[in-house]
Amino acid sequence: MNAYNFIKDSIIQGKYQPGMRLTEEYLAQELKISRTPIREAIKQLKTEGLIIPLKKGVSVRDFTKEDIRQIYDLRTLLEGYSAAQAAASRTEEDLIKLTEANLLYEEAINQYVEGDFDQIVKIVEMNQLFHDAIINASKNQHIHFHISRVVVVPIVFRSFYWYSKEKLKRSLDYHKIILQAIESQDTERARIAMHEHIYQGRDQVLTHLEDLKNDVSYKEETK
Amino acid sequence: MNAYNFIKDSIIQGKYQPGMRLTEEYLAQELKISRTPIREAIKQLKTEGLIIPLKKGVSVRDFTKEDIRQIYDLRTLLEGYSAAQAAASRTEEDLIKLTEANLLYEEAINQYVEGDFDQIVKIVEMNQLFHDAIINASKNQHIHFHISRVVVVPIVFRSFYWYSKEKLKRSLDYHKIILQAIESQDTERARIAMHEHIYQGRDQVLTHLEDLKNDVSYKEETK
DNA sequence: TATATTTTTATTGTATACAATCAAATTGAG
DNA sequence: CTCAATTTGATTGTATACAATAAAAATATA
Repeated sequence: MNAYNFIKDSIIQGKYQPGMRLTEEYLAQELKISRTPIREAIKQLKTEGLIIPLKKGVSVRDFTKEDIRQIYDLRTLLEGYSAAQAAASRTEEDLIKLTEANLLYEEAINQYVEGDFDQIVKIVEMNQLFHDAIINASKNQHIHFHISRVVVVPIVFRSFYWYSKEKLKRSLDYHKIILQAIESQDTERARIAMHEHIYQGRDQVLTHLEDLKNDVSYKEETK
Repeated sequence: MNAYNFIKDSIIQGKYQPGMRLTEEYLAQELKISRTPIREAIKQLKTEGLIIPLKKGVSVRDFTKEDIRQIYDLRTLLEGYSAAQAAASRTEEDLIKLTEANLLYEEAINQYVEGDFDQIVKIVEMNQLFHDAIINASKNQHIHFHISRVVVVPIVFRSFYWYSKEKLKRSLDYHKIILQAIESQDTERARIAMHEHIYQGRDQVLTHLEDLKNDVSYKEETK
């Protein structure tokens, strides 16, 4: 794994906590490589908005409640559009891929027992696979670029910890509704179902944001 | 001016033509600096999608007609949303800034005589100032990040060459309609006017894309 | 003691050397 | 002559040394 992916994953999974200062030297030692590749990774993460520049060094971005709201508003807009376009332009092959992705998502949810970190990683991955398949079916390559930058937010990943199995199943139900709408080429149904699906995700994050910020592992490493 | 801005401007203004291969060595000599800062700039431009990686080196991205369509669809979506939000949340201060920006745009257009490169740069700048003021009034910081990546496309810049004074004035008229809608907090009027404004820009680009690709200066440098 | 000034230290910015890798040219075998 | 193997050359990837700069600490001055 390269420096960029290592640092990014560490941020997303919460190993490097929001507000934590990162220096090139520190990361170089951590990965046992020189500063050069570290600097590149930092530059990229800065461009993506996952870390923010300090006077010297950078710090892991801390997303506020307002940030979450704004990001989810955007995500709703983009993914809603994406779902509508997918409904309009989907091929038979797209449908097969969407169905497959959703089956994998279902499987991952069924195998989940509360607190299993690796399985959460899997669920997040499979969820993303489904959303990516929709973007793909929408036939707009550029939208993928933007959604991926809206979605990759540490708090979103960590929010999956707080999902009950029931809530995960409801999320799966929405995937099925969206898939159905795309299959029957009902663009507005697809858009609205996606809107609702994303907003339910947002509510989940907002509800547990306080819990997240009071999380022990969170506080200990940032002070 | 740093390496990043130099290369970016060169691409946007057409000095480095679509498809042109860029090597670190070449750019280092061009800017009379070492490869290190060049590498950073390239990484960033790659992340932004303005250049695409080759097996060795990179090349300036060539946007197809389909790219333009997709990008403008996205831009319409984002800026339409932005205008609607601005209409909902604008303050008196926002209105003052919007009015000022539009006056500067009007001024720049009035002073324009066909083919004046520096004045085109000015017009593009002032146009952007107005659009930025809307995003600002929308109170969603994150949307700026995305729109700036949708808008910064070399062809958009170069398309201004083909604007007649008449078309520029029509563009200004739309700014005024949008401003009026934002002032009277008419969210849907603001959104629709922005949609129309952006799509007229798209049509302008698409109409002259062929001319652009047949441009002498374009062909000579890319072969 | 409080504040301005200097010195020290930590950290990033840049240049450069060398290693790794990929593409093109060259050579050799059938 | 054609195609595969090898060599050569161009280019990027990485490490590292040193310069520039900003923050922190120490010192001096009121």
